[in-house]
This record gives sequence, C-alpha cells and structure tokens, in this order.
Amino acid sequence: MRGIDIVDIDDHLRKTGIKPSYQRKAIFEYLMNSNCHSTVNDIYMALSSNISTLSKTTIYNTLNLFVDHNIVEVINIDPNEARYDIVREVPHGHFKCEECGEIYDIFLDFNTLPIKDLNNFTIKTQQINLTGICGKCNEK
Amino acid sequence: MRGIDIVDIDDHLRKTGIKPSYQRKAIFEYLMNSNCHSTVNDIYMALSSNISTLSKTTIYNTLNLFVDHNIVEVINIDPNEARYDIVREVPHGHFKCEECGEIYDIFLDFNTLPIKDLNNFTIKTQQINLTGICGKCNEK
DNA sequence: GTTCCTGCAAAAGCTTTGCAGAAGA
DNA sequence: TCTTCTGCAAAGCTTTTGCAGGAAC
Repeated sequence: MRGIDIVDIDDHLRKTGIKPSYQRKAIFEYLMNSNCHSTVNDIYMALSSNISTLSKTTIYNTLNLFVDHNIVEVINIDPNEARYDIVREVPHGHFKCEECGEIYDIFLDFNTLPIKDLNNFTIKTQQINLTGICGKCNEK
Repeated sequence: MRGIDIVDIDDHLRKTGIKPSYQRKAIFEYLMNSNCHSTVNDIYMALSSNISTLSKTTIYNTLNLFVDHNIVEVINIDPNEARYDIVREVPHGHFKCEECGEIYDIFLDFNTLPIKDLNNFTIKTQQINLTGICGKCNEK
C-alpha cells in the first residue's frame, strides 16, 4: 500500500533539481520504504548505523530541501516534532492514536471536501489530522 | 461571527471544573474576543500591560488546563508555534496565508467528511489545515 | 492551616545558523 | 578550481519543570 513507483531514486531527485548525494538518496529511500511517518530522530537512528558520520543537520537540511521541492511533506499532527512523508499520488489524511502513538493513513477524497467561502483563495497544501483511539487499542 | 454565547466566563469555567482565577478569566476572555487564533506570545503581549506580573508560565499552564478540559483547542497549522482557539459549537478548519500570515476560519461540515476505513476507531479531535494564498493577497 | 495558583529561573527538546573542511564537477 | 554539500558546535525558540512565595477558602 505504501510502496510507490519510484524505481530510480537517483533519477527522481535529479528530475526535481536535486543533486543525488549519498546522504540524500539514503534519506529519501528510508522515507519511501518506511511506513511510520518518520521524525528526524527516526531517520537518524535508522541510518546512522550505516552512515556513521551522518549528522542531524544534514537530515534537517535534506528534508527542508525535499519539502521545498515538493517531494516530501511535513505532517504537523504531533505538536512537538515534525513528521515527514513522501508526497504520494493519492493525497490522504492522518490519524494519531493517543494510546499507542501509531500514525495511520486515512484515505479520503480531498476533492469532495465540503469547503465553502474560499473565493479567490489559492490552496497549496491541505492537511487533515485526526486523533483518538485506534482499532487495536479499542479492542484491549 | 466569532462571538460566542458565553456571557459569564466565571460560570463557564466553574462548570467545567476550573477555578476562575483572575489570570484564567483574563486569558479566556482574550481568546474569546480576539479573532486571531492566538499564540502564547500574542496573549502575553496583549495582557501583560494590564496584568504586569503575568508570566508565560501561567499562560502555558492555563492553556494546557483549558485544553485538558476541552474548552480550548490547539491548532497545529504553524509548525513552530502552537495556536489556541476557543472550542466552538461549530467545528471548523483553518487556512493560513503564506503571504500575510493571516489565519482564516474555514467552515465545512465535518459530518460529511468522506472518511473511510476507520472501523472501530474512536475519533476525538479533527483538524483541517490548509495553506496557500488568501483572497486579499491574490488581488495584489 | 491547607490546598491550589502564580511566576521566576533553569532545563529540555526541536530546529536553525555559522563556519570550516570535504566532496564533487 | 570553484561550487556545493556535510557535519560539528553553538545559538535560538518554544515549551516544560522545579520550586518558593502568595492567594484563596
């Protein structure tokens, strides 16, 4: 479900005007293959074992670059910490479980959002963030 | 439009189990009458001239108390800074203009959100955050 | 008198900035 | 060689915590 059709990361980055350095490719690949709406710390923990010199500064630099180039989006569902997700074909919202902390994708049709009163506004980003208790935790 | 029907703040706080101290009433009143989805700093700037001893700690304490008691909600539209809004009868989303920074209320029917795949989930909070360029800035 | 509230100071945590050295073209 | 990228160290911000004095009842 989360897998997307970017086969050649090198090419994908280049197409958006980003030089595909070793670190940048690793960070993009991690985001693409992980399904946990990663924080900077998640990425750092996951990659620093393989790339021992990797610094958080580089992760921040890289993520900001990706966001600027619109291939990654920031999810503000967590007030204390930004989460990052690959920009996907199908826009979707997010649900965070208060109990277990897990973040779920919520697929909904953004085109049918009942938005009124927005004459002459240009919408660039849309985020739908829900919180509550997830199915698993409700069963307990 | 933003005005709500809370006439007696003292009573409103008491009903939700909050002791209506001078500071708490002032903060709640400010949120009720302002229309700018205030930050902690906004509140501090606005009130500290009248309440010279007011500290940001008290504002944080108070807002967290209000949020816990469900009479104020946090808006995470701004990654760097939390914004606070009175919980209103009519749920609504928010739009932040990248140009002027203004935050607008977006009225939409949360009940008709096209959400699927949420069997057995309990939804407690819903936030819809949009960004882009507002009508005023588009005219320039 | 006891409990709760306030606010100063300090700490904690996320993110950005400055800068020097390294890598890449 | 010249530009760009990386990463250490330090700084900047928002928010939380510890704690002592004060207010309320």
